[in-house]
Amino acid sequence: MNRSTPTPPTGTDAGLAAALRMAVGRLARRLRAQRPDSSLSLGQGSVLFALARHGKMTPGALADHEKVQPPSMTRIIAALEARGLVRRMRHPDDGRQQLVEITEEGSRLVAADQQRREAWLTRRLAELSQEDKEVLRRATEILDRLSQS
Amino acid sequence: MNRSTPTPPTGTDAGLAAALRMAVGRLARRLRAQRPDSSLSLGQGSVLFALARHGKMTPGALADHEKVQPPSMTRIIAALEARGLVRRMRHPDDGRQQLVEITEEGSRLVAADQQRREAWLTRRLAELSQEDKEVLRRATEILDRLSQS
DNA sequence: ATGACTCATTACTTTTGCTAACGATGTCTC
DNA sequence: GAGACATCGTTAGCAAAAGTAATGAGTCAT
Repeated sequence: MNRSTPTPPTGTDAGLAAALRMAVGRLARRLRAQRPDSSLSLGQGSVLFALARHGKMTPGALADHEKVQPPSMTRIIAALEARGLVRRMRHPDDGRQQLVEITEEGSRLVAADQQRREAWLTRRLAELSQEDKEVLRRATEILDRLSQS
Repeated sequence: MNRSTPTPPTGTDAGLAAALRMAVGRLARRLRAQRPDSSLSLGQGSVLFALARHGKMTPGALADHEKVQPPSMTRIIAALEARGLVRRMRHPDDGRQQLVEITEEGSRLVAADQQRREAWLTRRLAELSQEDKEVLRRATEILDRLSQS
């Protein structure tokens, strides 16, 4: 029953919450450590990826999407813009807002960096059974839902 | 308010890796924000919980277990010790090492704090279907395995 | 007994997020 | 239309958490 891995009692919602929280924290740290120097931070990558997927978005929408406060998003966008990966435009209808758009170079980086950035995790995933990966695929959706709620 | 759910293409290992990485990052941020002031940090809680489960451990083993560098673990242990939740002992066989042990008060806090600490996540989990929770239960184990490998 | 290695710690830096306050723009009411 | 109010993004200042490099104490093989 008890492996070397920490396996809290997941029988109750609270127990599952404890175990999940720790697992998520550890994996987040691990992923951060795995990040190559030349690459983007977790937050930057997440935003760039969102832009690649969803097209233009306002900073506010991005902040909402990423569950960070607007000032944090300002910083992330500024970093991306400084590297030429993202471009700002005035919102056509509302002068207060802006639209952030991924640049050509940003798109290339997303594509090229994808493999490098997720290399470690991808390798790990490749070692899993098809069944385990299916569990993670479904869990990812659930986790996203949790974060949004 | 919430736009389209961020659902990267999870068909490939790399796509799943990207989606999982972002989901984990977001949830980690969300959990961090949800933490009450009077309580332990994520790292502290995780360490205390590990000690409650595994008994005495050396700082190095804890750092390894938590995927943190030794100095970070030193800080976490110091914080826990300052609050009387943890006690240090000399290693019987090796003077370089120490053994960290949870105190009575630490154990009490683990038990009492558990519910408060995971309150938000527990609430969210309670809203999920039994099937979703089962997915997360299995995913938690897989995530732990990933972090360790 | 000494030189290399290991473990934990200290000192310093980096990363990353937060809150509060501000300026610019839009909206609403009279 | 003009002034009050709200909204959006930014700036400024701060705090938490983790990383790297260097230090000190202890162990072990030769």
